[in-house]
Amino acid sequence: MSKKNKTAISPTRDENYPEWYQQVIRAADLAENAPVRGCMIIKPWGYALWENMQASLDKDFKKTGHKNVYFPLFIPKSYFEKEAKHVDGFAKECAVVTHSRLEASSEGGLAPAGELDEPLIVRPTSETIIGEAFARWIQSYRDLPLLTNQWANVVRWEMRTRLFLRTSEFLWQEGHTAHATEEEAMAETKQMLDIYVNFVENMLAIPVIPGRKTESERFPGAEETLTFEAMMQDRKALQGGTSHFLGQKFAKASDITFMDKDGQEQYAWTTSWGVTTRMIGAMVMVHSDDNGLVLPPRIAPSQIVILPILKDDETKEKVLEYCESLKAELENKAFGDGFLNVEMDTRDLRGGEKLWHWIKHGIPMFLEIGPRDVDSNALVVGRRDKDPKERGPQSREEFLSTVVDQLEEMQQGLFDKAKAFQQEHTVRIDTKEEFYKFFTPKNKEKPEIHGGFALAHWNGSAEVEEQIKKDLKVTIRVIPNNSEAEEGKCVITGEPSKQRVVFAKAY
RNA sequence: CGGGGUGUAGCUCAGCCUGGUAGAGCGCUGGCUUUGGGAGCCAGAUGUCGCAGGUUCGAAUCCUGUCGCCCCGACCA
Repeated sequence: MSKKNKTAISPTRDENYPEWYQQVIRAADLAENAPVRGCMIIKPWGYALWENMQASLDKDFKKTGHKNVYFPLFIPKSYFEKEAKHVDGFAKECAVVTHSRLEASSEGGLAPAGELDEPLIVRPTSETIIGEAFARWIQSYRDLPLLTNQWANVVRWEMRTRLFLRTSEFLWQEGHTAHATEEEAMAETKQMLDIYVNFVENMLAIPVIPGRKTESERFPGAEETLTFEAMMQDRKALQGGTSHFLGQKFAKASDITFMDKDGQEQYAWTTSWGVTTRMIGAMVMVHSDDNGLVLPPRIAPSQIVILPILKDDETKEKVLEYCESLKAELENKAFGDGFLNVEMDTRDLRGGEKLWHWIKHGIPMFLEIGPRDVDSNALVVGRRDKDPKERGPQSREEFLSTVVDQLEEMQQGLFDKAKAFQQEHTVRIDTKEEFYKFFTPKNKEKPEIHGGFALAHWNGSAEVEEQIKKDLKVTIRVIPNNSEAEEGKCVITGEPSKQRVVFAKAY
């Protein structure tokens, strides 16, 4: 029974990162593939994470004056055709509804019937249909700014899908706002990015690099796309969310106009911004280890699980009683915006099996309590951010007085660890040779984990972006906000550049 | 849509080449023994072998067609 080197998840991250990711999700019961191609079934433990994300972000949105709305799933094709670049960007991945009923077919079974006059597009995003409403709602500068958000599902018919990271249907929020001036709309775009970055760093403990996208990576139809990028444990980049300054493009497409103070009719300035269930995938890939999911305490559905050790009928009752009272005390402790959530697992399973179940589910803290602990008024505490072997006894009193601090320390620890990893694999590169070497695996047949973020100078041309994408599958992930002005030479062409940008392979 | 692969128990797969009517491991159910690091033994349940034709006395196995899925490319939160 040598479990010393055995990991709960196989393969390990080093052996096969993509497969490891799938196995972590499966072992943690977050989600599974649905019978419908490219779609997922989100299971209770996974959906609870999404609910916690929703609750946190929704509060931030409301605090900054946004109101929730709901628009239809279906968008008339004619609406969608209004903005040319938008069409270019999304047309290839739209699901289209063309019929309104089913009839018995001659081959048996059912066949679509009742063809619609105008096909309906299942929304890949809602700019166009919300624009139509904004045009009616907005008449005067007094109607501005108009600040809305909706929680919804969208469909983008993807070729290749992976649970949470890319699915044909996914859940998200999309904010849509309209403003009287360019400055105000730009300020909104930036504010929402700040809210996202703050959320992701503080709640999900994922360090990110905020900035803006290059023209080729922008949202179809946007004038500016702000974004934040995070580094996964395979050193690839994952775009977390985006905030778009749409200029007056969509206002012109949907005819969103208003009368300004001087009685002049003007086009409004609009923004849109969103984050998706992809955040769950990011969290899995940033924090989890070879024993399964690791959840930051603030976003975990429950922070603590109590595992009573029920040896015999004699002691069973007193152990359970002790655990119940401990649970009640813990649930009275303030944590985050509410109170601690505590699970109690009294299933009739062997202790080891039960413990590993919760380790794989990523619960931040687990308490093993048996008759010995009850007698000494103590408990055995284990933390998910440490080796399972390291767990040890604490007195009940000591534990209760430090538990919240311990969880906060864990939250911060996960962030610090991820930040250190990101910094360790972020390098400044100044020659083309070094750049190509950085992004080329040693073993081409079975690429090892390699590369990372390269901070390099860029001449600003789309040709260079295309070349490195073709040669190395590397893209410019973000032009960082905090990157200091620095004279340099484009790492590919040698042409002058004023700032370093982040190059990486991406999800 | 191009190239490759695959479909057998809830899951992972063997069996196919060389036809004889279905297997393993895991999981599940029950019993006994265990229990502070993923238990052991025993007993059980579970399948129109993706679908439709064909060859044959007989097809999971051979042939034809068809559908689904997976991997690699182009596209993407």
